[in-house]
Amino acid sequence: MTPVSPGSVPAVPAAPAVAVSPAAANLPTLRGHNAALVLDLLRAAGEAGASRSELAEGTGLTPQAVSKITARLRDAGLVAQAGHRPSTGGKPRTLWRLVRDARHAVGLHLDRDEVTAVLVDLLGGVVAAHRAPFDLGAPCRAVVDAAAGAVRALPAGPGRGGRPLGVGVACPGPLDHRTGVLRRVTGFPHWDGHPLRDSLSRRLGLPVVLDKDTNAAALGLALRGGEGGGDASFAYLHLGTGLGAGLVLDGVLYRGRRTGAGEFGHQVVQLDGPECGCGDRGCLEALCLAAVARGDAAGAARVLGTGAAGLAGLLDVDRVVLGGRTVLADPEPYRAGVERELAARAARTDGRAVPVSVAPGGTRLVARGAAHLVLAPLFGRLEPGTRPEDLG
Amino acid sequence: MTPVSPGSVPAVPAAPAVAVSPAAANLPTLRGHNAALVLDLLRAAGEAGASRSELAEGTGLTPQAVSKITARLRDAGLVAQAGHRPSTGGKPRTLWRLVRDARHAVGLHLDRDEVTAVLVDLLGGVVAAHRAPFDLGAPCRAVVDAAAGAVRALPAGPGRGGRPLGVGVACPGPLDHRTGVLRRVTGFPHWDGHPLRDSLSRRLGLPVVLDKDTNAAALGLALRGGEGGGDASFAYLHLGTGLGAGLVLDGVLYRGRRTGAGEFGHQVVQLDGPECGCGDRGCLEALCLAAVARGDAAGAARVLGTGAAGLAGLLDVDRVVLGGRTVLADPEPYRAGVERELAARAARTDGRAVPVSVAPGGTRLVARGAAHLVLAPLFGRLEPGTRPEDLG
DNA sequence: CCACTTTGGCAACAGCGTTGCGGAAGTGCA
DNA sequence: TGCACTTCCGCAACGCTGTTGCCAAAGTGG
Repeated sequence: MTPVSPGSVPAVPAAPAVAVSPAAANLPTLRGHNAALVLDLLRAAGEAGASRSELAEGTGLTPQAVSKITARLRDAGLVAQAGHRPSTGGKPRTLWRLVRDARHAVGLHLDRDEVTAVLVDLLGGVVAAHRAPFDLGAPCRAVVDAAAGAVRALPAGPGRGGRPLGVGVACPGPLDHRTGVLRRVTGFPHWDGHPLRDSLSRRLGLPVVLDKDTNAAALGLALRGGEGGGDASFAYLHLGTGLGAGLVLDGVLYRGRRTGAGEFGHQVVQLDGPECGCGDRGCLEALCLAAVARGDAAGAARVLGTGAAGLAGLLDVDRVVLGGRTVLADPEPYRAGVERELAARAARTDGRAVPVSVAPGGTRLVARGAAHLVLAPLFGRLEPGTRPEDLG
Repeated sequence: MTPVSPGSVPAVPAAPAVAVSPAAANLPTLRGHNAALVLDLLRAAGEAGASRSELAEGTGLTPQAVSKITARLRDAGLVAQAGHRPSTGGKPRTLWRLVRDARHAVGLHLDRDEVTAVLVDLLGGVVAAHRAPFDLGAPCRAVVDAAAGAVRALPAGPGRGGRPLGVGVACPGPLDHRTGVLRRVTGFPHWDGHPLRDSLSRRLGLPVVLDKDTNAAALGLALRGGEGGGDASFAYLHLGTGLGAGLVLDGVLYRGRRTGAGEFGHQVVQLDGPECGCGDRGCLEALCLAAVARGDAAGAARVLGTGAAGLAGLLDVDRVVLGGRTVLADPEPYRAGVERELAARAARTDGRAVPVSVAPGGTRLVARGAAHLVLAPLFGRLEPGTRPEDLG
């Protein structure tokens, strides 16, 4: 809605005022929706580009409508022609592609002990990165300073991109994405109630979007070309200090009303089992971390796989993606163990086994995903934020 | 898309041809979307009605746009004026309400041992009902006959409603909603691969939509005025012959790609626990049904509550609704037991406890929900099917 | 009776995707 | 080399959307 006005008031994306459940649509909405569809197809096509008729086929728009839309996007500098396809007996198709550096976004991953900042272009490619030690347990003021410093350490975006569209911030939950306020971050109770999004937005003079690290990672995976990118629904399971999940359902990041969705680690898999830090007994996380602690990756994977199988049944996901420090340190036993449990479940229900993969992107996965919190709305893949209709 | 052409070819709702991910929008789409918004508000307002400015406020449309839309809907016979609100110092507001019997839909619940058919009006009210013994284990041909007979036993809709918009069919899973084909229904393997939707549609000469009983129930609850109706996300837990769930997430019925979502009973809550019919060990369903069998409702409720707490955390739902024959036979111990577990979880995470309620609607809940499979698209609450733009 | 408030329809309008059509730019055969 | 054919794609006219400006209608309150 509110256009990002460079160099003026820090334009925080308008939180949806009243929950006008599904919003009314008018002509600008329509235009923005279709433009986002076209942009999203071009994003998926990447450097290869796509032709007018392919875009028409993929969106359902008429070729003429695609022509008008691409012309507008060209005038806005977001797309450009990129050669032609070989002729098939007639005039060859003109290819269009996204202009990588037309816009940029910053992704910021605040982890417990380090901060990662990346500058990404429209295609999600990392243009610059910065990593530094960090202490999420320090006083809020110092942490906000350090976070802002990490963003400022990135070079100013080159070319027309200049000023980034905004900053996506990912950090451990619980937190409220809609208000941008942290809750009682596990281990660091002093964050409870701190409006991190607004603090950072004021400090940087840029729009800021806040979300959980697992959600950012899942969003990044949903927008990738490769594995996980083509799946309408998948679960990203993150095993590190704790055990959490990011859910993409029917192509949309699912957060739940209070950004609480994805609390995967505190499902009970062993009634009256060993006590967990949360106060319950027999939680997935407790069993899994205990196995990790005694070096039993296979055992941890079995427990993780049991939880994954339950989740796969409950949500009928197309894929399970594993990530987090513990998994990335030695992925194969986890992948194989979870795969075995999912295959066993498939055999019982005689359905196809849900495929498992290890998250690509390494230690930058979350930071890149955080940048997508800002970029995704351009492509109609996330509700609030900058839409194509704001860019003309 | 395809208008329902009364009295011609059985118009089965067009299955989305190619997965044109999010569909392109044009002016008719826009018009239909906004009309659905207005209809949905009027549906929620019920007999009380709503005024032009209230509709404008609720949808985000301008009052003038609402005027145009209500005029079109009036010409189509879907809405009518219903008095005025008291003046607040100016011209009093004109109230509009849905015309109850402008259209009707049939809901059909095929349970293992009985069939329930209901004829409902636009507001979801039951106009006529029919119930009969039934055997889902009989040969397919006989079952289709019996199902068609139950529909024909309903009186032809009065007034302009005349011919129903379509028939929503709910039955035990697994099945594929998109293709309308049953899979290996537990206990009745001979259904595997039977295109029940198309069989019934040909037999009745009406559009048919097929879904799982739990999904139909959840949809019906989502469209109710009362409890569960106002919640964006909730889980309906159904305890009867088995244990399943229907999920409404962010206001939308979530099915998963292969209509497999909601398999709630086969989550493991007791590693290496007692064997379950599915072949796994320690499933929620096995433990729960065992407790029920030995008359231990409190124990069953505790197990159910453990599963509900896990689900509430994973999906951050706003409410849990309990239903199914076992629960309805004696609701209180189940409600109280599940509530206790959810309260315990809330205390651990210091959040608010997720409220629990028992499904209203009694033995017709599923059949009414099935009718909503046909009605919901009119109100923009379910994707395919008859949209307002087909009615003018 | 009159000033004021509030509702809501009429008419003009900008802008969306659609349709009809024709020129541009290739291929392939004579 | 020339010509018929195929395919792509932009111009122009069009129908229809929600929006805006305006004014009549229908109440209240002094």
